[in-house]
Amino acid sequence: MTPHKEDYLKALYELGGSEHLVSNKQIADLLKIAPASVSEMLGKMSREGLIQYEPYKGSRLTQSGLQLAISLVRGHQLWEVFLIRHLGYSWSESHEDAEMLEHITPPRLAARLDRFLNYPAYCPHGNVIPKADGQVENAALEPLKDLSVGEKSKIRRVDEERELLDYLESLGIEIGSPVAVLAIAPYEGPLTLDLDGRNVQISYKAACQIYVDQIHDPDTNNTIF
Amino acid sequence: MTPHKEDYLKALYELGGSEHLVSNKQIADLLKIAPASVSEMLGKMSREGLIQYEPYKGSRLTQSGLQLAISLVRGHQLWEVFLIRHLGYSWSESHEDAEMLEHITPPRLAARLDRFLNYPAYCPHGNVIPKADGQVENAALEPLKDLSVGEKSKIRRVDEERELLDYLESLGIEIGSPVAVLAIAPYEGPLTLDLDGRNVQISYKAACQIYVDQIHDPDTNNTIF
DNA sequence: TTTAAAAATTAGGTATACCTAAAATAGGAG
DNA sequence: CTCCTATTTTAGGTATACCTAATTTTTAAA
Repeated sequence: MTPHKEDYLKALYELGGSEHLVSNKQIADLLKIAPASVSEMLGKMSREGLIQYEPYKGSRLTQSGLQLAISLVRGHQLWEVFLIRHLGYSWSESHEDAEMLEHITPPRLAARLDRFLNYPAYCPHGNVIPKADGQVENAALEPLKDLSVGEKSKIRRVDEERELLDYLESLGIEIGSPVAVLAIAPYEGPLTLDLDGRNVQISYKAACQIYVDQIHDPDTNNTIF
Repeated sequence: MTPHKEDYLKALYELGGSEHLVSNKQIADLLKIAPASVSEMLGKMSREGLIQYEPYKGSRLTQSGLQLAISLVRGHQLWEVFLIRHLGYSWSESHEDAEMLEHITPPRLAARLDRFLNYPAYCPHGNVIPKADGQVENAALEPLKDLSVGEKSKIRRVDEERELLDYLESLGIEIGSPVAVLAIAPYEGPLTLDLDGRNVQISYKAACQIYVDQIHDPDTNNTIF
């Protein structure tokens, strides 16, 4: 395992490679690497049994590749909790440094860090932290942009991207905050929110990368739509 | 900076490259790399201004190389303190994992870790932890093997080598323990110690890698010898 | 169903960092 | 001061992981 291959595994995992085929282009875009290099690396990883690779179609994680990807994510999230809780990091800073630390976090270290942090269930950005055995249970969430005006919910997760994180932190948006949409401007215009009593405007783009509890129909208890 | 170059910098530092020329062979032996590869890498590092390289003679750290080496050592020691104090690592385990963590510890992270740990002066093995500005003040120590029978001292530092650390930990040897030599068997035989009241035998080899306070002549206050 | 655009692969090239084997240099013993 | 051994360097080769440019395959539109 090299840090490079680990990056490919994580990319594949984040692009849904545990469930369906992922195109080379998606990986190339995410990792900012030339498509030719991706083909080459995927061929190698396929020979190593980390992925299932169908040339010209795409690739998906094998069982062993998935295990590795999950343990990387686990390391990443645990470090984020540590950096924010104990070292005073910001959202974006913690993501940056965890991106490096995850590559040198063998299971022993992850296990001890997990215990030290008292087995956190979520990372500071709201992602579920996989357990040591690779178990992940994801809550059903929907993007804030899909909330209708007037609906109340709670902020549960935000995408881990440096610029977004800095933007959200500057707006004082936090995981767990109660939120309601007061207005949605047309043509991908900004959303006006009631954020725990405060009046806040956020861009449409940000509203696509913030996730909230799904609203349930109180009568049927089924998801609306 | 690559982890590889960082290893060379650290090796050079540990071999005294901040004070005098270090031979390629010493570096090759320490890093377990072929001498030819060392020549090649040192050439490159010299061109980058990290070291002063005199072909066939040896090399020493430049000011900038020394700074980098010291910040690596600083990261290493800080992580050791964290791993032992908060994650329940053993002496040898902490050294192992710190060896990897040091390579991804930019000054920002080191500074925050330092604060979290309350600015420790020593690593768990007794090494002085360099300050953020690169300042290091080393106490005058002597190897335990040079203590005469009957002399009393305190254990201050041990070399960071996996096998040694496991051996010493199994013997219950700790930094700060009062120690006196009860007997020294001839021909590099074992030493019998009074270790804080307990009777302990250690190998001569180990006694070369354990360092204690220098004993001073009470009249002149000068170092004996 | 042909065709054009998009995506993927292959071919050929770069840089890093290692290796072994052969040649060059240095330093101490006689 | 020469010679022998240590050490060091050079030469040539490997593997990783990236690149660009050219070719092939796929997909979707006319």
